[in-house]
Amino acid sequence: MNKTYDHKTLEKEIYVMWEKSGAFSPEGAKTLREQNGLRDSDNEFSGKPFSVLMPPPNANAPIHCGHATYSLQDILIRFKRMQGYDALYFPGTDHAGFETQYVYENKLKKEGKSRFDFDRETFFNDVLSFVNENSDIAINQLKLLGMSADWKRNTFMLDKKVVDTVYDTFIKMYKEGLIYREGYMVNYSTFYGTTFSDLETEYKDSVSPLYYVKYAIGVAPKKEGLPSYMTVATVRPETIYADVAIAVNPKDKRYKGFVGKEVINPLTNEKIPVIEDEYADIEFGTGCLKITPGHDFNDYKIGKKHGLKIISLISLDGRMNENAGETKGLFPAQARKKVVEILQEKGSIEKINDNYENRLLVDYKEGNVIEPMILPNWFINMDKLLDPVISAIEKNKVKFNLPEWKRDTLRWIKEKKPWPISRQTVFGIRIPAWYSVSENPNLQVTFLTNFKEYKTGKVSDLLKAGISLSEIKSGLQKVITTEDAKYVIQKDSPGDDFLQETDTFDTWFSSGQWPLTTTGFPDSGDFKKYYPTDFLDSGYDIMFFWIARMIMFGLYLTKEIPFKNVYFHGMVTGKDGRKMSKSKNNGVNPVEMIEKYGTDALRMGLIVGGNTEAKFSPFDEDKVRGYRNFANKIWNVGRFINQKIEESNLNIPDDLPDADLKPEELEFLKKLEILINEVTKDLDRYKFKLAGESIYDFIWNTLANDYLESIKSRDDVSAMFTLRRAFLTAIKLLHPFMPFVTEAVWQEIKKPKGESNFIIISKWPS
RNA sequence: GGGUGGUUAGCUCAGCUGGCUAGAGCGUCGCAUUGACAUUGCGGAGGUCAUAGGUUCAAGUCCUAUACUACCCACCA
Repeated sequence: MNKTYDHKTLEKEIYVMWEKSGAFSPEGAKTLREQNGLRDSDNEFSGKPFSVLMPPPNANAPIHCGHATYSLQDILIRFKRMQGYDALYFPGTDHAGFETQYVYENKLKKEGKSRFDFDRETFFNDVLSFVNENSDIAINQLKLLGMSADWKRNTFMLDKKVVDTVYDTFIKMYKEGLIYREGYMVNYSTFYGTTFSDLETEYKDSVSPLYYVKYAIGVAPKKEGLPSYMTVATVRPETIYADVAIAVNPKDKRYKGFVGKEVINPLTNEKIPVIEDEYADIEFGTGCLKITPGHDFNDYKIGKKHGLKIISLISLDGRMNENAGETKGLFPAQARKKVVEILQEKGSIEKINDNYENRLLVDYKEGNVIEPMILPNWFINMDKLLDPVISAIEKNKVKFNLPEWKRDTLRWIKEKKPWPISRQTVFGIRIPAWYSVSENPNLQVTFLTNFKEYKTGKVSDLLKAGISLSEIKSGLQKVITTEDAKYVIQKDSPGDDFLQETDTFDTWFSSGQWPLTTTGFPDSGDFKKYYPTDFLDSGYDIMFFWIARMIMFGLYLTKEIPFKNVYFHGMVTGKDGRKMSKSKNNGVNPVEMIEKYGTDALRMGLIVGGNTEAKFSPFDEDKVRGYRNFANKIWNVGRFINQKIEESNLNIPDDLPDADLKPEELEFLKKLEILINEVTKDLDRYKFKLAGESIYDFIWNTLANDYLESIKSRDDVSAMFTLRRAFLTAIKLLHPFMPFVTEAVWQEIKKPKGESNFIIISKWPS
């Protein structure tokens, strides 16, 4: 044995050894136990299933510190495997539709290309092969982390079994009337050409000019002395083209005489009504609010309430459309300038406040502006689907590790918002809806002609112009439908006359069914044995996106909650307690930490050094270094035992009766027994940190500093017997936390009969 | 505006069902040893547990309020 523990070589060798041994699958572990003479009949947990789902990381990206918390899942799996359970850790990776497409498009950009140069099928396949080329990145790094997942059971989010299940679920929901299609105001990013969910948008502080625009009164009010116009404050004058009303608060005495009258839209010269609505804030601006239902969420609500017309100004490519008068074809920012010029010429601008602080709606990803727009979208009516979820959570059928998680989850679910599930990305699972071209002559298609020309237009016009449907189909990029389009829902094309919906599913629609697809719903052996799973660990930031929806799908399709326990780990932050980010320069790359200190040290640093159960868990490299030293300590205790036995030529018996042991040895073993109970109990209630701390303290202080030091000069059998027994037991307890060094030492020490050759499948002490 | 967490040693944090003479790692100071391990050992300094009330035989732990701080949700035309 080397003087110091060499994590760099040994960790790699050991992982390969485990994989070869088959220990990661329950079947392989069973065989291995038998080969090692461990009888399952001795074990109360033998044959019982215990399963954990791995939250799928993106297939094509390196892991970050958040993924390193997967160690928790591995700790539990290793613990249960040693206890004798058929422990199964289901791994998988996500296609991460939007993220992946984004990365790939950036790559194209460097080559001077964009996704608009390709028909969607070609583009999809290009992205897919890009993913395939890189798909091992995440998996290999998870292996570096020591994950004892059964990789032969790996699932990829675009595997046929996943897509089939996703389609089956969608069709079932459709048949049961849970799916509907509706024009809906969505967060549309003209930059990405896709919609974002409410959860994927945020507000960004900004300073924008606030324009005070005068709207002339159409019919003069009866009272004398009233002004001949109303003034409205707005940061988006370009949307005046789509104004359909002016709202004032019913309590606002200033405008009593105006309600019910009409004003002139200063850009379109059309007459629009003055209405009353509580939403208009008397205090803000002039108290007059322009209502633009086509491009503002609140205005949309007010418009619906008052039965107002909805006018769209912006087309999907982000340019102003034919309703936008003189600004047609411009981007909104350009249109704003032009509109301001026009209004100034007309004398319609009363004043401009250049230092107005407002907040812009932007996407969470790059912070680009989001346009609220009306688009036909696919929805799930969540009303009835969420009732069983609420009741299951309220009745504690699924347990959360902390009560506040339960409260937060419930609060969100109870809003029961409809779920818009269509996304305008290419890389994803395409919605199985089909539009008949002959029945929907107004379908707008975008495609590449046989001569690779980018073309867009009404399908009926195109056909009349002599373009064949097959040409459209083979070059198809996008189908935009009207709200009343007729469609058929089924897996395969109903016939030559049909075009498939080009929208894809929200990734959470497929990952929400992850517990079903990984285990092989509805009839595989794994599904029958391992579903519902036992433990689900996740970051709390995706509890709405993911956890709530998995419970929903589980209850809907199987009447069972897909997991018995939900464990939310806190966010791993920099040592300064702030979210890791490049700009703050407080990020940590787990792979670098592994190189430097070893996987064992990293795992301990995160799980025991930090606290995964708190909302935030600061990552401290000093702690990782401390645990690297601990690994070395363990290695050297093993070395000591080996050397001592060899030097003194001792023949250590497999067992010794208590009567042959000295009182201090019995006392020491008594402490060990207490430790076993404590650790087992703590792991069973997911107190990973407490368990890890106890083992650390026992090995370093009680075992090494106290007991080992006290027997250093002795070379009798009972002292060494006791030390070896305690040490082997202690490293078994530690194995789930620090799998590599414990296995490495285990391999080096001569063990008593009845112990297996691998610590990974050794029997958990009791 | 609504909500949630945090506030304990210089730093990062434990302290789970009240029993604490308040702990750990790192840092710091002193000493020792090349003897399994310098990725070491021994020893020391360092805290009125944010503040103010309350419950209790007993409060870091439970309750109330306040302050500071972080985050989440909603949202300002």
